[in-house]
Amino acid sequence: MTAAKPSPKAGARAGGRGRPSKAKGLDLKETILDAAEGLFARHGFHGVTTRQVASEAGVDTALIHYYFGAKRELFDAVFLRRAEILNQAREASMNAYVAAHDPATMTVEGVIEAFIEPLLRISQDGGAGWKSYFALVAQVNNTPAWGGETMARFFDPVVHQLVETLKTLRPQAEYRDLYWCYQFLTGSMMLSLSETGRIDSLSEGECHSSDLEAVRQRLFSYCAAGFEAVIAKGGK
Amino acid sequence: MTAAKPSPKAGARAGGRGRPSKAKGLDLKETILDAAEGLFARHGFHGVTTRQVASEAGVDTALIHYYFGAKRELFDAVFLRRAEILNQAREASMNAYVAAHDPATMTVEGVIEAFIEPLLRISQDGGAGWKSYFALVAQVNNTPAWGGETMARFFDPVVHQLVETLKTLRPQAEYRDLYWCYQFLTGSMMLSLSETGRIDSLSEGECHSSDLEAVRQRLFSYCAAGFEAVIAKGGK
DNA sequence: CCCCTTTTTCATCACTTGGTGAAAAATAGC
DNA sequence: GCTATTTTTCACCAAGTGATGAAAAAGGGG
Repeated sequence: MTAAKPSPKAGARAGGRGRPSKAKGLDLKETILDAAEGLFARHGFHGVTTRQVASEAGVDTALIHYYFGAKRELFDAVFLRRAEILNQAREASMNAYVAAHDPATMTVEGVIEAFIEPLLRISQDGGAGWKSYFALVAQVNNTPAWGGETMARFFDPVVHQLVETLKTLRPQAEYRDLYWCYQFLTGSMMLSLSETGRIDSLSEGECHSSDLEAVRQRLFSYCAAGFEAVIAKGGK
Repeated sequence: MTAAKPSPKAGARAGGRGRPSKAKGLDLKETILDAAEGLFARHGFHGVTTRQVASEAGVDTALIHYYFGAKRELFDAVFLRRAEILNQAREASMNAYVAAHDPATMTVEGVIEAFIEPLLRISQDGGAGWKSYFALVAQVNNTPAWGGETMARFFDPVVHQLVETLKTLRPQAEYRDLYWCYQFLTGSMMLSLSETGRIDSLSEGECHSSDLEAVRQRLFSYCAAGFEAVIAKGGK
């Protein structure tokens, strides 16, 4: 059991006497996270070695442990880095939708769009790092061993916000139905965001998994119609 | 490069002079596949060692290589074993639906049910092995590195059958829309079949991911309504 | 320039990995 | 029992694994 973490003190960054200055180290820290993110997204946690990460980042293996400790802690750091940004964007989007509409003009599709749209936008405008990140989340989402726990830890609050908003919009809906529909939604959404290329070969070039605009044009109405159908059918 | 595979001749099973008899070896082969299936499903390809598989199956490590060759070949054998059964069941189900209805009484929901229902039934009645298998497929489905290629190799034909059937049922629908809707459907379906337990904690006990009856009661109408909405919206 | 701290590199450890070749055991026809 | 074949075990390898401790380099403050 390692008593004291060998990583550097949180406050101090670089240079002498504990004063932050050039923050050169931080650049490397981000470089390592970027490299790890891309590799973990492609090959999963166990499919990547710390040496691969170090090589990709152009640093020594030991530096990874210096900054992040064990390999699993590196993975958590990768996962955490963008999770907070993501949650804030989604929360803001849903709050904005609720604020911009009075209850009468709110629609299920509008709420769902407010829930999903931030992810599509970030994936389209955020660069390769975000693409990798979404692929990583999709993989974790389907990992029985520790996926459920990890997803819950990072993403439960915003999901509850979605469910509660839908519940106020459709008071007669059962929570059971809303949770199941959310599961269907998240399965579709994460598979689309992970851009596996499967639809490209399946459709023989008719569709491209990188075409998130096509996803946007279909996923919102698809999910909304699904929700309404399940709610309408009710308990039975 | 290993010129000749060290695995046993396909025809010969056990005992002397190349005559099959007790087929004791086959039992072990299945035992190894079962062990590998469960472990791969939980931890992924790279998260499992051949020694773990051997230990779980109660055999020597070398025996795995004797029967299956390299680790990756073992994985493919695991994947292939049930894929064929699955495809036959789904094909039969869809053919039966088409045969039992004239075009006027066929519905999108009926076709989708014929496509999904066999998986739900097999998962419910097939035992732990099938549960593991579905979790494994879900994981592969979200694996960018070789997931798309693997899924295409094993499952493309039956998907094309679904798309073509829907196309005859809704001739005005664009193939683009059908393929995207299929992607949404498969994301929902695979996540539900993998039973990650996430919905259990998310819903605070209201739903259980093992409750495939609940999935059955909602997924068909959810997807059918989604399809109809996307088709109705058409190209724009 | 000296001192103190942080960052980076180097060499290495203890252990695990997938995989193999040869010996041993089992199996069955004669 | 003998022989030919298949199945199973055993000992082992070369390469790679995550991780570490100590030395070296870099970076200010005085």
